Amino acid sequence: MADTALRLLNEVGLDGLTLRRIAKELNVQAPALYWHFKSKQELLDEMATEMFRRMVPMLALPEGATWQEVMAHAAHVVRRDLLGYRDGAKVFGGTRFTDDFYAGTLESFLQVCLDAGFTTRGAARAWFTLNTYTMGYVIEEQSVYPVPGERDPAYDPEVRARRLGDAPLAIEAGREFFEDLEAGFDDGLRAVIAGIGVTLLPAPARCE
Amino acid sequence: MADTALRLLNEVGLDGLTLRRIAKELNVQAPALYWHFKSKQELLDEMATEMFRRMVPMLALPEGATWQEVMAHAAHVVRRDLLGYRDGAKVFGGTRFTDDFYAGTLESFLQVCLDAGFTTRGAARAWFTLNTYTMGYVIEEQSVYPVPGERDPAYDPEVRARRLGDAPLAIEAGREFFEDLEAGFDDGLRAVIAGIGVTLLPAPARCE
DNA sequence: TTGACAGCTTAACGCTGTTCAGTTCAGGCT
DNA sequence: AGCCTGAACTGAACAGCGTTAAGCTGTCAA
Repeated sequence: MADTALRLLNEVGLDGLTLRRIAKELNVQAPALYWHFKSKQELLDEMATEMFRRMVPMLALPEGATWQEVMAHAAHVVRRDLLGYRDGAKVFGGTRFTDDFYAGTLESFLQVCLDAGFTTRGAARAWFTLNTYTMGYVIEEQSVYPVPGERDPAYDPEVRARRLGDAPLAIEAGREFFEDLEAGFDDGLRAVIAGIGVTLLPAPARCE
Repeated sequence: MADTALRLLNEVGLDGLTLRRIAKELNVQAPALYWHFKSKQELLDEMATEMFRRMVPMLALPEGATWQEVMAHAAHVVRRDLLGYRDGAKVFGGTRFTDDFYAGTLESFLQVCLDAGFTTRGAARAWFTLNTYTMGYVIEEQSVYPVPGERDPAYDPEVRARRLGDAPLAIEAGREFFEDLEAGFDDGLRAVIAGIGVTLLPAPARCE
């Protein structure tokens, strides 16, 4: 049922995802959905949970990887999977999970950090910072490309350049922003991970 | 008019912000709003623009500040101002500006970076990464505290701890996440800025 | 005085999430 | 066989949403 809603999301987008449309997909009348969920928000929560549930297997840590590789891998998986759903980041962002299956994944991520020399606090901050960056990036990304491959005309760099007029750096930066979002993500991610190493990893562990 | 809507936003939240409610506030009937905006989305865009417009004066660079200070200052201003509106980050995120007044601000931010030794590309990536992190963080933050000072009960660390059961690190991390969001932001921000210095600033400039 | 136009109202449309009372149907109990 | 229970669903309805269309009012210029 959350599965059906997720499939439908890719066809119609978040705006088009109405209860009646979902019900139709299930050959059912709209009020029937209220037998399974007490509100649309609860259905959206369940959808977000299902999204994450599908990510978990891919988050499995490559044995013997460094903490940097683990973090980079996790961020890449999250971004790729969020991009796999229309408005994925909006659905995901700020929604609470209805389930606790993720505890194990979080636990082993944190354990990797501890083994690498992080404090518990540092590990927690690292996870949060990493996810925060990834989600923020994908939200921006999906508002530029609401449906993969089709850029919202409002973000066309040339149009933007004409509007901005006398601000050469800002114009050039705009091209940089919207041209290669994949590379942009990697650059930012590299910075975030490096920064985590510098500021959240205690010095002794850094110098081994 | 966007002013009125912004004031109202703090009273009723994004869900409660209907055209009829806004119209009432202006002692006017709902369709009258369509004389000024061609859709509700356009009004929301204008609201986001107005939010940013109000930030700009505060973004003015302290003369003689290092690029790290400039970035930290900018991020703090953006976060504080977004938190100043209920659902501020949701309104702001992924909305396009209706105006180009921000070009100047962006231009001088980039210039500071160039003066510090960044490439144009590096400066652009730095700005994007910084803002992406800040927005992602505040979205998460406002979903924990939908109205400032009142935590959504679903995020209570003790409730969470009970649900999570046998995952001590994850439980401890949860406390870390939701307890002091101010400090959490600063920790992440420090990491992001440090990382920008390490990966986006060419080596020669780093060693001066 | 006339006309244009900005700014608004009133009425209505189709759609939304949601509620409620009633229906259908399978399975276990006596 | 008859009865009850509970799960799953239907049909009708409700208040409220964004939005459109047509028409009214006042102000200012020619």
